[in-house]
Amino acid sequence: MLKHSFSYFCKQIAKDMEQQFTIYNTLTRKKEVFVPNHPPHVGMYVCGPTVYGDAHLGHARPAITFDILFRYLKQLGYKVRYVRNITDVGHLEHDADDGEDKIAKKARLEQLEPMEVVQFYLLRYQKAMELLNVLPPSIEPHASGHIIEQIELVKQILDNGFAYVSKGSVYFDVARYNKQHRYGILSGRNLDDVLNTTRELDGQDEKRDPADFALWKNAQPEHIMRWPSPWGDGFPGWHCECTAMGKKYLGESFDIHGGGMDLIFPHHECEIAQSVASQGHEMVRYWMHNNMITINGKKMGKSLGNFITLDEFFHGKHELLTQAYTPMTIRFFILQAHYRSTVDFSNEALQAAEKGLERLLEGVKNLERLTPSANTTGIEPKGLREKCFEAMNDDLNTPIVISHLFDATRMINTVLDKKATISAEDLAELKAVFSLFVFELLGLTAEAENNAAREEAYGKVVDMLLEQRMQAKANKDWATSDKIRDHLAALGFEVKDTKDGFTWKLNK
RNA sequence: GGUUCCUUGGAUGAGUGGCUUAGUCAGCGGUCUGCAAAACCGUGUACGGCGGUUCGAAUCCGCCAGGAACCUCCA
Repeated sequence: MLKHSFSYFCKQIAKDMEQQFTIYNTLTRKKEVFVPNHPPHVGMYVCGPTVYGDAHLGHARPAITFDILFRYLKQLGYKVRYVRNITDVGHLEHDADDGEDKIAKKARLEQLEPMEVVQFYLLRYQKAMELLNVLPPSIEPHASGHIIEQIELVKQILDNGFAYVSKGSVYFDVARYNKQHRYGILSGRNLDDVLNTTRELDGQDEKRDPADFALWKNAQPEHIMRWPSPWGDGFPGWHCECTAMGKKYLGESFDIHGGGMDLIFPHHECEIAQSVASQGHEMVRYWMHNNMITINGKKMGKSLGNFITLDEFFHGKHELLTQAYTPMTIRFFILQAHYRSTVDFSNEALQAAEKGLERLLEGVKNLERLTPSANTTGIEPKGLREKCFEAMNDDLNTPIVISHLFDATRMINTVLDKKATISAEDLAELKAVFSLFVFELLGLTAEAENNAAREEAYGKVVDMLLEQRMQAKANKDWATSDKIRDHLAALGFEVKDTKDGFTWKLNK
């Protein structure tokens, strides 16, 4: 009896634990209960895009993943400051030392001001995010707008002895840092491995050690993006912006830092090193990383050139696409997999997501058509809210949330078929849970119909009516013929008979 | 070569020691329907291979096979 009670007790504890919000921390490689630094405030920082090209499906993943986190934290009652940066300087091609700035390169190729490139692609990115119903972050800081803060960061690291100046550039002294701290704590690398596997690259002569990374880069005379600094004209290293802007807007220690898994090394590893070297301690408490979207099993990305842009998805304009997919289909597709799993793109998978979403949204519509009965029979709608929260609390398990919503959809349809009944109370709860999870937390929207497709379909209906009128005329059924024409005319359609058929237009 | 992971039914994709069936798409059978569609009901006996731990493993450990990400910019 005692034993039974004890195990029951343990199970209760375990159950209570499940009710807390847990997230997977890349730093500890474990799910941890989320406890904010300064409740009710939560600070989260997510690596945003480098705006030199159109966003592709891969970019939608972190945006949607952390949008869910943002929405959920707010739902839990936190006041969230969500910072997602815009990288518009400092992100080099090829390697961190000798490559060309991505923005500057695009500007040179297209004969534009760098800021023209930034503005153009930033607006397109924001438009795509809006279509995906990704909420705008609290702050979207530009790296180029925070040069002073980045210079300050570099100065602090220099003052603390973890960096050195070389030919107008400043490099982080990884070996020196690694004596006191651990470089590789996030990615699981140790410095010897990094040294053995770092490629021999051009421009390494400025560095004492191949593993060192640039904090500030000296600008060659032809460089157009340049700022004055204590070390001469130049521009900041890529890793600086996140450390500098994270600190500026979220403080020396903040709760969550997110981004794609491919950023763990070197980007986030370097951020940690910069934080520790500048302020003596880590800045971030929970590191969260979304997995990649793959295509034929390989990561979809710029380097492989195997990406499909979001615009191409929305319009079906890509050789690999058999049709267009709405933004909500894309969102639903991504949410049907857990954010830490890879998800493989295919038309089949997207079509399955499209149908599934349709089914779910149809369920939501049907919810409004239900009439409550005296009591609930034949279905078990109780506990849906708890189950959905439990799934969200388990490291944002959206696929499980969705499966619960599908279970509820089946109940709705069963009641609609009059094979079960639902009480007013249960119906109200069901509506509340659907509204909360489908729309507010998962951020799905009942799709605005594609206008062009709709117009075309409506036009064909008019054609069909006029074909019938032709048939009636052929039969000398003038009553039917005139009826069709008069009704169309009343709706604003001007119908003209021609020698061998008809034309019509809508007078507005 | 190093680091970190993954391998689940026709497709996709949850699940980390028993309670449990994930869910979605496709298929098949049925109910309903003038026909169809939708919906609902039923149906698949899946966990890469081999060995080990255990009363019990898809779930833990080892080995093998295959694959991925990162180690250069990538979400």
